[in-house]
Amino acid sequence: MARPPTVHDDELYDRLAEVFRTTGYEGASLGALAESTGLKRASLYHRFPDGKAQMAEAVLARVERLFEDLLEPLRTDPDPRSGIVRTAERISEFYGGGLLSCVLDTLPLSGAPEPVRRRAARVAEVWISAMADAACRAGRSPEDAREAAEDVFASAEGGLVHGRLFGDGGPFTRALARMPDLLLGT
Amino acid sequence: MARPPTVHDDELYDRLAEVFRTTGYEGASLGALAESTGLKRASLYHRFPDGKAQMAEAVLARVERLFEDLLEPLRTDPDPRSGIVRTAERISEFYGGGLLSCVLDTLPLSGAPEPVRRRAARVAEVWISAMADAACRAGRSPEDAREAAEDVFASAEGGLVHGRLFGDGGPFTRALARMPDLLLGT
DNA sequence: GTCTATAATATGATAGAC
DNA sequence: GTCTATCATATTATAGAC
Repeated sequence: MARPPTVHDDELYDRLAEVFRTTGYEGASLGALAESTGLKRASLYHRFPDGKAQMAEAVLARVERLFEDLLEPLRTDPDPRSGIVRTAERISEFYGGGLLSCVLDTLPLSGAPEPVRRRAARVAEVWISAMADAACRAGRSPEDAREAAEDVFASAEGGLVHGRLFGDGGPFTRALARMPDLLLGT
Repeated sequence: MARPPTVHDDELYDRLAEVFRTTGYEGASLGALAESTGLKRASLYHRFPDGKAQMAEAVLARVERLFEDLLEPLRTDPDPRSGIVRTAERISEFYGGGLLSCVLDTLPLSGAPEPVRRRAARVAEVWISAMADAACRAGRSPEDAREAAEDVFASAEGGLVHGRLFGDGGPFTRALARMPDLLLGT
């Protein structure tokens, strides 16, 4: 039977994510992925028989699990604003204050197989729907909550684009600072 | 002496841009660039002796010229709000209502040569500073104007990330709809 | 589970015919 | 200015030793 995920595996996924994050799907060569992980190319194929596509999907599955941790306050805090603020802090840390690229931006470029693109969309949907649910619970209409959540997602992702271009996480940080008011509609 | 830019050249740049836009720098192979333009790889090297990096820079130079047209109302309309609204309309059309990727997002991924990355940042700076200037002329402080302009840039670029993931330009469209109020501080 | 070796193909780039 | 032909290297992927 399959071995459960270990810390060792998660470290491997994080090394792979680093390459996919910064170079996109097609830009992430097997050589770069091997160098980043310290494994030889043939060893990567042992872990991921379907090659790069399977690696990308494993990375997205890992990111989805990480996001569940980031979103935990948003999902469970009895005080909506407090939950939003705490999740925003975790997201800011996760993205290095706005200076790291996001796989949800760079992985679904043309060249990525359709399953990879769908999986990336699913991870983004987890993030967005968690924000929309929180806004709903705080009293907003489902339509307003969904729009606000999408807008928060977009301003955060765009903040990361700005961070990559200019090495300045200001817009990303301000997007997260606006997250409570945007979701709560205040 | 050098031949001035022609419509023919601009069409070539647009075909190249299409590939860089959707696949990033490393993902844009010479084969894909040749197929998109209808030229053979050797013919591309005749036009761009320095290869892919020179093509990417030519594409960014073309985008910068296109942006000057998009930004013209913002720069010249005596009524600030009217100028912002008209530029927002042009930007929306330029990005296919939020369903097209942006070279400023996809081109500066890791793997792109430093001159390409710098040129992309310069084009983004043209856009942002034009918005900041307009906000300034409308009476906002330079600091507020700059922050607002960066935030508009980020929410628009993030809207395009959302569009690529979900095929939904809603966040992009809303970002441009907020552009007047965000820049004018109303 | 990781490695070396290998093979087929793709890629970036150049030379030279037309 | 575009093409065919070519080349060195990189890339994806597999086979098999340890």
